[in-house]
Amino acid sequence: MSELTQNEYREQRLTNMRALEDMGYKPFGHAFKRSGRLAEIRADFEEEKVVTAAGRLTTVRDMGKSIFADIRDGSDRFQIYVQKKSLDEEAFDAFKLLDVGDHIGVEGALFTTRTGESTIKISKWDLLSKSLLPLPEKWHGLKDVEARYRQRYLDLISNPDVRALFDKRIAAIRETRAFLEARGFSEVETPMLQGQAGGAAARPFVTHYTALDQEMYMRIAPELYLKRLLVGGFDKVFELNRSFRNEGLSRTHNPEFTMLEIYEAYTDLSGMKDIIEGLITHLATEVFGGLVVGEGDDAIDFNLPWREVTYRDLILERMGEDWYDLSFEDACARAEKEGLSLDPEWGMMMVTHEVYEKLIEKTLHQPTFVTRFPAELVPLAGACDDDASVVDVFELVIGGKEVAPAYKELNNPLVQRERLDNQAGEDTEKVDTDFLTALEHGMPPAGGMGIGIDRLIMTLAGVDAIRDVILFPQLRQK
RNA sequence: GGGCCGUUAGCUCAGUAGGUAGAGCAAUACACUUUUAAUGUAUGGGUCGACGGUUCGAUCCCGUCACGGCCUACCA
Repeated sequence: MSELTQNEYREQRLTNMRALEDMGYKPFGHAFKRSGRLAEIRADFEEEKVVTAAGRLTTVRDMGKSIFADIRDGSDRFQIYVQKKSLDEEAFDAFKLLDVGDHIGVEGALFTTRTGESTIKISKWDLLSKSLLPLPEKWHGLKDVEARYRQRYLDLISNPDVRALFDKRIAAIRETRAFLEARGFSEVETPMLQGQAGGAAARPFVTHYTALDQEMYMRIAPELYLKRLLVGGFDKVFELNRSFRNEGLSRTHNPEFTMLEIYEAYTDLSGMKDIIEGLITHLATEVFGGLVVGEGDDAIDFNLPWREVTYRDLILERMGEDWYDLSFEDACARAEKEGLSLDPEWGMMMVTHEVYEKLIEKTLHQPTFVTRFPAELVPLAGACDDDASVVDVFELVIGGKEVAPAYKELNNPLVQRERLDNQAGEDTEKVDTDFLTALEHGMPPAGGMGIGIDRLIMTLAGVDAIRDVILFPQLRQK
């Protein structure tokens, strides 16, 4: 894909480029002072006003002595009119040597055509940059999925919907930062390159740091560093940035993905709930056009309140009121009857969790807070006050996908040490002992939450492939 | 990692029950001074993903590989 295609198109464009060079144009020229971006020129339209504008030539309608063409910049498309008698003869002839895709700067008077379109009637133009390769077809755009991801620049040029979706992603991230900053949270940056990859249970990417001659890991979550900051006195912090997990690629998984983690001291789950409800309804309203996303049975309704249900109740609802009274064998039999294939290593808790993940989670289409998970599943969360076997957490599930898990954070260093030791097993080097030391200095009680930003944007935008919300998704190297 | 499917002109797509391929857009040339996917006439453009095999002959059948898509697995 990176090889320069030698073909008639490129040859022709090189020929045109050299002809323009011979006439004194610089094919990879120079800056050009424009009156404003095209959207601004449109907004400030006045008949007869002389403006300068720059953009990429996208279509040309040549009628001999009269040419209409469109230029496009990052803000808008604008029609230009090139009339033989309105500019130097040489400049008119040179214009005919341009190819679709070239960047040009123009100067001319604004007017309205008889069909009512705002247009610049040009008196001068200059070549700003030559395009040597043709753009994808103007009518059907670029459809080839692989090309769209590998050559996203072409996708962005030829598919306006794609550009619009990324503009929404950009706006959503900007609004997220503004929302949190308005509530007194500080955005921080913690290490992506870590000595131990903690805070989640994924396989990390491993790299080698030459100067220290040490193995390092790309972070799988920022959690343990953000908690250190809680210890250090930052009592309202968030981080909105990339994490990396060395797992498979799928419709909903990219190895590097954007995660928002939020921690607030002296609060609990209700504080996290307020934030996520406020944030998501804000984004839906301000960026994605309303509190109901999608149509028909697929529509997601973000109007509050959202359903709240315990993990246990969901299990009972799906598997029968007697589920937790069954013998292990009977439970397995019932799960297998529902089509699950069970790992013989599993105990009751894992079988139950398989039921949740395979049979229940995907059915939770409307926003749902699932609460009170088994403690063993969530080693970094604190227990519920009334029942130590479950942790005080919620997982916000939307469209069948886990979008935001929130915890009452575990701040008991003794319990935390035990849980991490148990999880690491033999491999004691995997335990982040400095994190445990930090906890021993006293971490305030806190609520914390992680939000998969890519998935949240997918949900709000109604798209089902994570690759459609990541500008350059991971693909195998060719 | 496993299963199924795909890869044809710059782009979007047809097609060949095995005899080396077509359309639209794009390109080139000519005409045309208010077009909007401009129009009209003419012309050029292909290692049919790569490599092997079968065959007189392979883009088509078979195998291997590459890349992609969907499903699946790993991802508290």
